[in-house]
Amino acid sequence: METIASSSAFPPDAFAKDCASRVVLDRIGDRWTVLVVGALADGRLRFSELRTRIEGITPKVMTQTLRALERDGVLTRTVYAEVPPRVEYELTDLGRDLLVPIDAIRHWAEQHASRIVANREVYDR
Amino acid sequence: METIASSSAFPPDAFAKDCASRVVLDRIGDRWTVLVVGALADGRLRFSELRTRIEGITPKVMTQTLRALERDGVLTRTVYAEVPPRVEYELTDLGRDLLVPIDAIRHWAEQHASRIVANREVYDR
DNA sequence: CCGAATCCCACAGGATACTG
DNA sequence: CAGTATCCTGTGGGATTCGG
Repeated sequence: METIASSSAFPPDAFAKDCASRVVLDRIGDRWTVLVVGALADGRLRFSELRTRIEGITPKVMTQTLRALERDGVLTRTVYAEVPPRVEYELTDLGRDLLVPIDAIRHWAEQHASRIVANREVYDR
Repeated sequence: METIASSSAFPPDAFAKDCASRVVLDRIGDRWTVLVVGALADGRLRFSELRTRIEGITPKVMTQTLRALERDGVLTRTVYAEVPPRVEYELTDLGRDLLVPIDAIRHWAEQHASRIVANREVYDR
């Protein structure tokens, strides 16, 4: 009953090794995707606006993350031929769809952070 | 629900660099947490049962992931003094709570995997 | 202002073998 | 059965500098 690469007859199964959904989980499972997508929740933002909202991210990693998400079709990158240059990023329909579970994760993290930190201190004894 | 890093007047903010919720996102953002927690959705499982459900994970990484989640208070580890040994893992209340957003992520991944793979192929041209 | 280009490295995590 | 114990590699991601 195992599925290989999600042939159309079987439902995709992230527990299966070669299922395509694994690569999607890998993308969400990087340090910044959740924050970048979350930051774009309210609408399009410029590169520098994203950087100020997301504290601690370096420009290089910012670019990497944005390119990866653009590649996946989660957001669009629009360059305006102006001086000084302006580049705006905006979620696609797919991206806004992703926003729902991602917001859920972020809210969960924010709500339970203190409890988890406390749990760790107890455990480390 | 109060946060630790920020004063109680402010809501926890995952976008802020030093907010505790960052560490929680870091934990979710590893390759296996989503799958391990998801696998325990239906109840307690033994080490070997987890390994067969989650294809591709090595015993060492399995142990690492389980210990980290135990430390966070997401699951419990119960050792039975038997021969052969038996160890069972079960979600805590916190873990079952985490299950909700995690399931959402996994379902999203499974639903949109094929589309994202297609997007990538288009982009890589 | 928006990145591209380099350099660098800690460390997650894979492979393999062994043990109480 | 349920893990350790080693060894090793890829790469995510940080710091810094440069360019259009």
